[in-house]
Amino acid sequence: MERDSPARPAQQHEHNLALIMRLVARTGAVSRAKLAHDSGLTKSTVTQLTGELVGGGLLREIGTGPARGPGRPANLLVLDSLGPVGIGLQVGVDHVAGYLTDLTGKIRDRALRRADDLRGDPLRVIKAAEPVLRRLINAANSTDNVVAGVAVGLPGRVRDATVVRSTVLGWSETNLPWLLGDRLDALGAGSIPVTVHNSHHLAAHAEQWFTGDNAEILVYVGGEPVLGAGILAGGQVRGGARGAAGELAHVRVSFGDLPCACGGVGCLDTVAGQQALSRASGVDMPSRSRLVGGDGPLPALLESGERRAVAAARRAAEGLGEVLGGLVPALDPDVIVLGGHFATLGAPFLERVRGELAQQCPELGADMRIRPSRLPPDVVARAAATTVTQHLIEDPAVRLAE
Amino acid sequence: MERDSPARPAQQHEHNLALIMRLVARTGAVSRAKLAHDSGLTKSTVTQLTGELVGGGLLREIGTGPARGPGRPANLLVLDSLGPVGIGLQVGVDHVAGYLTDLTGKIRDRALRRADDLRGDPLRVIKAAEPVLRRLINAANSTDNVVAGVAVGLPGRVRDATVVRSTVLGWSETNLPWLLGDRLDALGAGSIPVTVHNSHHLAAHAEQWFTGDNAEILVYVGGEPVLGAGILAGGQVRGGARGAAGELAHVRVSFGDLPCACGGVGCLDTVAGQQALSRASGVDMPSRSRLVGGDGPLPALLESGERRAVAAARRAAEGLGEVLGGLVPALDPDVIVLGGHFATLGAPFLERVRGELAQQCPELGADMRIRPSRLPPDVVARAAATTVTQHLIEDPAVRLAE
DNA sequence: TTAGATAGTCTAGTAGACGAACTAATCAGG
DNA sequence: CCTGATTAGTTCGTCTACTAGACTATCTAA
Repeated sequence: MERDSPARPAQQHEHNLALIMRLVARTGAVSRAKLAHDSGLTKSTVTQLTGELVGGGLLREIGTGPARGPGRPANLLVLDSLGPVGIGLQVGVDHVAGYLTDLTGKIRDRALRRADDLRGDPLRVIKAAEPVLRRLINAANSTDNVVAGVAVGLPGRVRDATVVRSTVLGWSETNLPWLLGDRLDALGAGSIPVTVHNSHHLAAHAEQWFTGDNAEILVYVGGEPVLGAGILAGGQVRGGARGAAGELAHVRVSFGDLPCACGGVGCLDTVAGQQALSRASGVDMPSRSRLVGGDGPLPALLESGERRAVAAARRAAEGLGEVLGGLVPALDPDVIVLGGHFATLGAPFLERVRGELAQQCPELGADMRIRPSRLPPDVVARAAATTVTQHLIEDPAVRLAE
Repeated sequence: MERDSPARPAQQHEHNLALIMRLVARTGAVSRAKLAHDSGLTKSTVTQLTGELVGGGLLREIGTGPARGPGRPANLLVLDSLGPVGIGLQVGVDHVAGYLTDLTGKIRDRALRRADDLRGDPLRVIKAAEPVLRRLINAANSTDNVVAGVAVGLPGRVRDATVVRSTVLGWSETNLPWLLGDRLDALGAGSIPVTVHNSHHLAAHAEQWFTGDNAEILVYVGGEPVLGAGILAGGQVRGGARGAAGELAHVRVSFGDLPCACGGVGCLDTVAGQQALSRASGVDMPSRSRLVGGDGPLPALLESGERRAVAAARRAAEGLGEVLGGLVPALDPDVIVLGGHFATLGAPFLERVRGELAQQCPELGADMRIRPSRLPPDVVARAAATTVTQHLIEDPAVRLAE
């Protein structure tokens, strides 16, 4: 509930609707009786609330479950897979990936559009997104699911979920929701709300949502297309004053000596970035993203112990460890998740990061939980779609009002 | 309201009581009519709510204000300065400072107890705190203010507001509320709830509370007795998984070459810590804290341009800038506040920190708001006391229930 | 003195949660 | 197959706390 607005019976009701939705999302198929017990509400109130949610197409009754023990068997409730769905788009330099997920979190459809180079005019992205959107909207229509929203993840700064600044894409002050909303209208999808998010921030949320990692403070570091991070504190991404939180690419590394595209020298990106790593290990630089081009030859080279690759990975781990060494004492996170290309570099890479971290801050670093992300490279699209459905779960009242 | 608990009429009521308290705290003397307008509640509800709060000794009517314009003059309400008060203690290596503040935020009394060395046995601190507590409790009694709680700020890790680990004081797993609660009982003060907090975290809150800096993300870096930080995100300090968030003292600085007490080499504390700075500038090392010993000779030396002092300060600024350079891109704060001894080093010091920061991260660092703290060295005690009264304002219902 | 304006109280009405009594459906035992 | 025990879910009357609008109170200005 809004802190500075008055609480009325209606707000009370909204809170309890959301509480029921969250419990069903967490528990899966569940009876009203259990909901009453878990929520602390009475059976009669739960009957009332679930009635509204079922009527609003957010919950569904799936009949009586198998009776174990005496007593009337329960009428189980689940999140309605026929209810509203969310579309998520992941915009990269060379691709647009899309996910369609329903309330239960199930992936209903996926789509991928490759492209040579989407930088420059935002209309290129809009154009590449069009077939993806068309397919996902058709998929939603074919099962009569209403699309509740479209969320976009992209490499760039986002403020107020609208204004954008992206060095990677070469955009600034781009009102993507406006542009995309127009196109959605043109596709005959009606007026669907569009939001925009930073991809690393979404990837951080993904680690929480899709792996059940209930860390109070979670630091995600990913690498595609540029190195960046998302910090989750209290279950929320902290985007920063300018939406720039997590931009670790250009933090200086003590032993860094290479010039960076940003004009500086020795940025973390020149040591641990995907391109830098490829170049340093003598691999033909794949200009393609991991999503489009696969994991590349680096993991195999590392596995085989190829010398230049190992040295490059070591350097990257030390750089990453050094930067994390400055971050860990400040934030004291529960866990650090390494995603993007870092997740493909294997256990020795992780151990070296941990080693460097332990050297930087022995107390906290030594037993810090550091784990690779096990989520696929297009997880940002899935996370974006999930922001839409998650919002329905957290605030079901707005949907019931239609 | 708790996210996972049901909303009942009682919660609704609690929310609205808190809303009224916050508005009065923000606005000062205010009429019921204006409260109704500002809160969005109706006049009748405000009458009901303020009635309870006045009856519970949290608000007080101060008669009709000067009538400007036609109409019945307003009966103004204020936070009740005769209501519950909070006691805050600031525990340092060589002192215990105490503040007594009332609901309005007014400082009702202060006390300071110097000591040679409070490290080691926690009972030393308890003993040093006793005269301070006695005086503050007497001050509260003399005006019939009830002491609603005692909050303690100390250099160390705090979890769940109870367990403590402090390298500075040489404590570990100390249940200070338990020890102090006993002593309060012995002082005849009855059973007063005691909480414990990290001093840097409190200092960060102080910058928000006492200067009205409504930053979404605020980074406070202080230096006494050890260098440390507090990070405010969304109006709350994020304490970290182990309560260790903000422990920047032992982050490595690239050019650091001195051994540190922690066993490492080149920690920020060896470059920018209070003792390191004194030693490097050739000043007789004051083992006394700034609170007990004053600002020391360093500011004057810097002012006069003394060479070693200037060089030492420059080194400190560069170290601080380097560490902040790793933090700023991760957090994208609205403002960085430099407190403790950093606040005494003058504008050139600040500018050098900014310069280093701008070099580390040109985009964000160049126009980052960096300001010195203007709060006194015993502000941690005041902030601790304020946590008590702030809690009364944020959750008045518990007090009304008595 | 009176009209107009603003402050605050009073009373009836309403939304929504609670609680107890009730219906529903199943198991276990005779 | 009936009966009592057990659990699921609904109905209906009660209670809390906010709303709305009438009403009272107290001021200024004409």
